Amino acid sequence: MSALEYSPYAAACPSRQLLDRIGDRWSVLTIGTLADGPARYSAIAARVQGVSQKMLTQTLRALERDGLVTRTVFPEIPPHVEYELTDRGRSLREVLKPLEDWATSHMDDVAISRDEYDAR
Amino acid sequence: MSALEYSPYAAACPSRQLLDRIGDRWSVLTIGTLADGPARYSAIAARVQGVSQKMLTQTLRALERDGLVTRTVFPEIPPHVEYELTDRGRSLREVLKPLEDWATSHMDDVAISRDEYDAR
DNA sequence: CCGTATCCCCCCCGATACTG
DNA sequence: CAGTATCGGGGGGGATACGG
Repeated sequence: MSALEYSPYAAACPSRQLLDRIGDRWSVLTIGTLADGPARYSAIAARVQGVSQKMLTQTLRALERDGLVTRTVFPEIPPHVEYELTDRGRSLREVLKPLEDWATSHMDDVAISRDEYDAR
Repeated sequence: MSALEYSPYAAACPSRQLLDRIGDRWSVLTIGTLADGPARYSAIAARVQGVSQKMLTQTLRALERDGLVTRTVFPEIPPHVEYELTDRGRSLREVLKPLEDWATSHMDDVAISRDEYDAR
């Protein structure tokens, strides 16, 4: 399968795995947090409300594995770890941001639609 | 909470629920399929490979509930049902398409990064 | 401070069978 | 053709405890 033929509509296509990663709620919010610049683990955790330690670590590892985020450890005590978007991560953020904006700007209308639907 | 204050980073914010909906793999692929125009249930199922009957129906109902998709039943035998994006659905598709394109165009690089990471 | 390890519950989702 | 209903397995993810 050549690069031009990647199609997330195909079940076995690796690009679908990528869509899954992107679709993960914590990934989107984590990348969004890092959009403002490098951040420490605890700072990310504070921003992304509701994420558990386990899930945040898991998400960061996955993003690092995909080359979207770098992890820098400062050999200090207490430990100091910083995460930062790579160029690739920033390019992804550029397409994710409009999505985030869409969600916040259409939330009211969607809520109304839901109420109407449920009233039927 | 006013519209301007919606933030998906807040755990209880409804916009996060919307992000979850958007993040769902089947939602993205279903909306993508309908981007070409109205389609019948069976046509969508054929395009979105690997989706089960249950999940497709569930996804379409959710999209309809959110006012992103319309469902039109033609009273014929055998039954004929068409799904179509609403204006809102099309506006969402506009921000989803770049995401889909990003996934296919960066898949090769991501795959390489994963191999390198796993080799460590 | 930044994790890893373990347990365990919930619920998502696929498989299957049935219907208008 | 386009669903609905039901059952059951698997894994995502929370809670907790512990380590460097």
